Amino acid sequence: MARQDERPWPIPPRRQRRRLAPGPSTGAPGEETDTDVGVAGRLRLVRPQGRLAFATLDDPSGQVQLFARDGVTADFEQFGKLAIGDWVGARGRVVKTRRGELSVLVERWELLALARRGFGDKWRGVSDTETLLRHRELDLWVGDRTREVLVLRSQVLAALRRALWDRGFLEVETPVLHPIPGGATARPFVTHHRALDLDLYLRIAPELYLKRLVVGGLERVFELGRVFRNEGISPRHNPEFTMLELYLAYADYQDLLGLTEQLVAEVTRAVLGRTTLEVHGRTLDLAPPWRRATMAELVSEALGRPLDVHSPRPVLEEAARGLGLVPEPSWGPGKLLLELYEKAVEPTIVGPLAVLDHPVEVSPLARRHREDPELTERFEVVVAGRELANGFSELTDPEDQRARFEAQARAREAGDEEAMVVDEDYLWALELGLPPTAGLGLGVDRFVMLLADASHIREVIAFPTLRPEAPGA
RNA sequence: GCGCCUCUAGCUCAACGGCAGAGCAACGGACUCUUAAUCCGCAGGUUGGGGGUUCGAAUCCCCCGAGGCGCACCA
Repeated sequence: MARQDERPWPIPPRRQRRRLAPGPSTGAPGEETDTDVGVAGRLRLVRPQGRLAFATLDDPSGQVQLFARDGVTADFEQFGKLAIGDWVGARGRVVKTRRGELSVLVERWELLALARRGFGDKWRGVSDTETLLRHRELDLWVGDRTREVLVLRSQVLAALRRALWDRGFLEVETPVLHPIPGGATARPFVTHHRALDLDLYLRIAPELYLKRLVVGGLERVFELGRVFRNEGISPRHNPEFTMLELYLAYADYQDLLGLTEQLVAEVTRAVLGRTTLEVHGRTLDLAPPWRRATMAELVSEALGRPLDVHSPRPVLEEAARGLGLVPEPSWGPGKLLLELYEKAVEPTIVGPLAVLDHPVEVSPLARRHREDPELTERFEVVVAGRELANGFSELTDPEDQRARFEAQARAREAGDEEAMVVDEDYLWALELGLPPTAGLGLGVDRFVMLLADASHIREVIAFPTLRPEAPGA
């Protein structure tokens, strides 16, 4: 077996690449240096020309030209047969061509991997969206944007973890397979455990398990993980997506909103170096403090008359119809107010804006507001018309929680497939005592979309869910 | 889920009721400073799948499949 330093390409490749970089402005065209370097990467272009050959070697850190010459380059004949997409390792001296291009005059080289499949049109590449989505490895190499966004995503994840570790949060992992789907209102995926002969659900949220950890005495926890919702696919929805949830004992929603502001601004600054964003040509600033307004205030402002959860039902219904909504009999005042907000207010928000005090009817896991039992101590952070995060003072009273679950269960009976189910294990845990706690959920994919100014969620997911290709297609 | 649009060579696209074509890639050849190298040659297809109308269908109609856009649902 060859010793490492006898291989034609550098180990690791990246270190030697940097040694090549300093020269480009200093050397004169035609100059040959004594600097010996090794490079490795994938060929983007090959230009054989008789007893010379040029190839553009590409890797994430840049591009370098390989310059092969008959009599200098080993196996010159074979070098000219290299093709776009082949992986090549090469070693030689740094030179400048007569045209002034910094190059490696190849002495030894090796084919590291053969591209048996074409990489599309030399100039235009592959632009068929379907092919690119189904073969993201091709997309990654052909399109810079794809790679940049995935790098950004990784930086966001790292910055989130760092920010939370710095604040004493413990990262935990809770089950993905749930006997009862809970923690959110959404339709779940169902699967089956053979040995237990038991239906299990892919989690729609880690919330209930995380709060059970707080009951157990872990006062600051977070989980950064995949959740699954059996709903439609759209530019903003993938069936599996990444959510950050964190729980902070001895805190209420106001404290948590402050933390959320810090966290979002800190991560944005870590990744982009600034807190301002361009979204659809508009500039907004994620630096705290964010504007705060209650849902009732926002709805009243938008509709030009005072409305809240205590408004007479017919008044709310009429307002809903006025916006083209079709109120269902099962909707209470809280649901009506939420619908008004989502229709008339949310899409118009540039933000960042913290929407406060959601109706208790639509917040089955949030603590009742200290000033109005029909509301909860809850906030949603909205940026560019989309919800980025959702936080609230947690409901810690097991009696109230049982009543909320039962209300949800009734809605489920009435046909609402997204409504929750009574979770006895969770109630059992609450009966042990959950200290005052505030909890936050943040859609990581949405956050990355915002920072990358991406209009489709699939841009920020390496392998978005697609229907399998039809056999005949 | 619903509506509209798209699907032709490996890739990017023409042909729009009358012999399926081009550029790039591939393959063979020429070329010692190229930058989407250039030049010569050669090959490449159940026109997404199935059915129908027609003397004749890539083209018109129907069904199916996948994708895109919009709406709905949400994070």
